[in-house]
Amino acid sequence: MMELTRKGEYAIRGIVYLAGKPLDKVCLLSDIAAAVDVPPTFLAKIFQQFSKIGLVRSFRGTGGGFLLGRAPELITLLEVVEAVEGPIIPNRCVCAPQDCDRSAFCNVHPVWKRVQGQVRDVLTGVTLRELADGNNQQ
Amino acid sequence: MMELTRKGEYAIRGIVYLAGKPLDKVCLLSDIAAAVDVPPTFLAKIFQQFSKIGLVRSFRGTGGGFLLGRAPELITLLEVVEAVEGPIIPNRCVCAPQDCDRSAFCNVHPVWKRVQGQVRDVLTGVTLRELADGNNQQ
DNA sequence: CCTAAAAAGACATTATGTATCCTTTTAGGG
DNA sequence: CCCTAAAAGGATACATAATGTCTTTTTAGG
Repeated sequence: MMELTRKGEYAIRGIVYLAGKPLDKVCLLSDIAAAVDVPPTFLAKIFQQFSKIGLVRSFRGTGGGFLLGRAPELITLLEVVEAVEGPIIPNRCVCAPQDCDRSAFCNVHPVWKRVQGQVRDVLTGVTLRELADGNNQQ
Repeated sequence: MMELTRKGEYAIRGIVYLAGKPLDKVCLLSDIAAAVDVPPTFLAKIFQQFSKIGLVRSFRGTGGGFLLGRAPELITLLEVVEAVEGPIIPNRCVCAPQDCDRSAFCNVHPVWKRVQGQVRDVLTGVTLRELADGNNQQ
């Protein structure tokens, strides 16, 4: 359980690749996809999501492509993951206790809260800078 | 992401209910299902899985039913969750690095390892005793 | 205009989750 | 030795989500 989907995996690969490039280097989606071995059409959807929330910036037309929306040390892995996978929610009751008519007598709830906190803490503690370093083929 | 399935949720409800009963009290599946508001046929499948690994013991025929395989303070939430959801695997590469031809230059791998460890730690730290207490209608 | 490239939307396929039903096995009781 | 109770096991059905692909539209440069 708790498994990252392909989409999440691909998203990380793609944006980490970008983070390994100079901040002002505009990259073609097709190049990124080839470099990180992800279906280009799928990666396109992922980068559209990134673009909407500003994780990357996009330019259309000739000479267009993508670059990172912020410096890689300012983007956490949590942001990347949640951008495509949605929030970290070990159990429904964590985000919508009101929907769970059992929460009044449910001792499990606080456990899932703790799990959520731990996972978020780990992912918040990692930036794209760290992930790109030592991984940088330029 | 990382969401528990219904199956996992139902599994916890069911076995926590058992944990709230006297250790030698044989409970009918139909009673458990009704008490924790889970489809009986579905809960049956779940308890079959529990039974196979000894988390619960089952008795067939008249007077049959289920009881806990061990004292509730000796069963962790991790065991229960993994019994029905499989192992905690934030990413494939965590369990099968050899399958991931990227692991040689993948800095994300150790992060998922850390996530896995944190989640397992939290779930290992909770026993059915604690979950059943204050939850015990006898 | 013409071409390059991303954005947007529709669609297809497969896998997983969420069950239900039916038959078989096991056990107790008369 | 049946008869009934109850779990075990297997097959099936349905819904939802994951994993892509394809086509059209928008935007921008030359």
